Amino acid sequence: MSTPPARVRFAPSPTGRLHIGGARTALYNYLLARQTGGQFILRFEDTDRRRYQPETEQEIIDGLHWLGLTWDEGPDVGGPHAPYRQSERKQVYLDYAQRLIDGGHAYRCFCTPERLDALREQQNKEKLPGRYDGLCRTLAPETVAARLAAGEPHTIRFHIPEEGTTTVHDLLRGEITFENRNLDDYIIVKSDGYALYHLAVIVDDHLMEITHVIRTAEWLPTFPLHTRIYQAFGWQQPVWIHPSVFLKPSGKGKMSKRESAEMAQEGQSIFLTDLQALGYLPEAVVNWIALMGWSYDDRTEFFQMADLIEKFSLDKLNPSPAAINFSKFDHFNGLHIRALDTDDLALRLKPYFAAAGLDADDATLHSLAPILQERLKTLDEAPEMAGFFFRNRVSPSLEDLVPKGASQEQARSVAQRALDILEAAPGLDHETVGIPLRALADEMGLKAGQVFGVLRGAVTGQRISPPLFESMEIIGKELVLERVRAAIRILED
RNA sequence: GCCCCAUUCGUCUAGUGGCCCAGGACGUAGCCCUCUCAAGGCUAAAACAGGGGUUCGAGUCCCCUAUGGGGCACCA
Repeated sequence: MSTPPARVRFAPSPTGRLHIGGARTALYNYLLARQTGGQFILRFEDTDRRRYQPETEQEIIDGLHWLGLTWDEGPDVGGPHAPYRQSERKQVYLDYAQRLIDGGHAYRCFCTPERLDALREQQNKEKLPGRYDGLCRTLAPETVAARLAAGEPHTIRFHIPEEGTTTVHDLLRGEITFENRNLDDYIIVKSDGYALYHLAVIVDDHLMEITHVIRTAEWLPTFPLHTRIYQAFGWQQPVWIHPSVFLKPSGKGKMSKRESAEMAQEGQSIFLTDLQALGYLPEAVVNWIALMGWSYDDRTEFFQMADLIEKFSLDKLNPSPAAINFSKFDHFNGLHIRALDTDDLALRLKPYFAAAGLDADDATLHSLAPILQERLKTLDEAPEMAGFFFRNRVSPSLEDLVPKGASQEQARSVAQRALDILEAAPGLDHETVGIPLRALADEMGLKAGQVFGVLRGAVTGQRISPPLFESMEIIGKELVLERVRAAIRILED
């Protein structure tokens, strides 16, 4: 496809942590930029100084980097349209607001918050739609000048005609027409002099030559305002694309703060930094969120970033809301763990062992990676599954050592005779010790699984473990024998 | 309450008027493989919200209803 280069942006407001919803929006924008050879821009929409949380800026940057996204222009890397932080562009918006006033598209409003609250309350009581009543719209120019000179606080409102309709166009949804009487004279500059999103986003997108805006459907209600502002300036609109929002797993509504907290209790989260700690691969996150709202065909589901850049297409975006499905996420994580080079897996596993207080050496980690690879659902499971490789001793309980259907005395006898076999054998592989151990099982009237079970408990201290012989080889003969002897002592009690 | 959007298996989705008694994936159940646990293979149950049109023919187009979602701030 020979699409012209797209200039797109991800424009989060640093008022909260980066979650999968924002990440997906960023991803789609990024994919479009990379696919078309265009530019991806990061811009912070931080005009709300009350809700501003400076630390979330870094979290957003780190989270996007973790996913593998890079940008060509942004607050941290600069660019030809700097600054990329809206709080530093205050005067730009003011200048453009003045242009709207001069053109008759906007006006100064001296109504106090108290008056507006009262108005809203009144309208509420009368079951009328809550809208500005237009009091300041018709103020005489001299009056405005006088109140301005007196330093009276005021906002700037964008004027929407009372009559007629406003039609907007979204790539996924086609034309949407709104009755102007259902629209409001929105405030575009606050009394503190900062622009609101509605003005800032349009001025910036225009100045930064944005060609496509991919943002979630929560912006649909103010879409006509945005289109009207473009028209008032006489600017060409970008291509608008509004994918739907993510719904919580039950499908009932958006994720709330409280529910996010509850989710964390169950080892799940929608926040990127949490997902990293929980042992999810960024590759899996990307694959998972890409497919909530976009699809390629009727069977391909496994995607690496490079595939997505190649295959992504706007017309396969889905306009309906998607419920978050964590079990599918786990599935993708497993697939991507298995797709890793074992060296890479070993490298990525190391911090999780460290976090569990285990000093995992590289050599062991490397031999371990292949047998862990097909068992891990998340990386953070590794210490629990394979911690016994990095401990000097293990402490199996009696239940771990005595397999189902066997007595403690049988288990002790198995352990003793297995010890003899292990001591005599030249190696620890399936050939050299597996065959004699199976023979032992036959001789004692036990199943091979029961014999292996005794050894598994002795060597790993667990009832469930990676394959026994591979594990023993990694642990080494000396330590294996030591652990079997320790098990015999436990079984003798 | 008002405005807007959406509606295919429990969930994510394929489907752009005949190829669909609706395909894939996750999850679930069963079987196979197997030293436990996984991974893998096979099989099964499981959906076009309802009603009207348009058409020779509708999951696909239109209308209504219902349901779900989003929005109604000097937040973004």
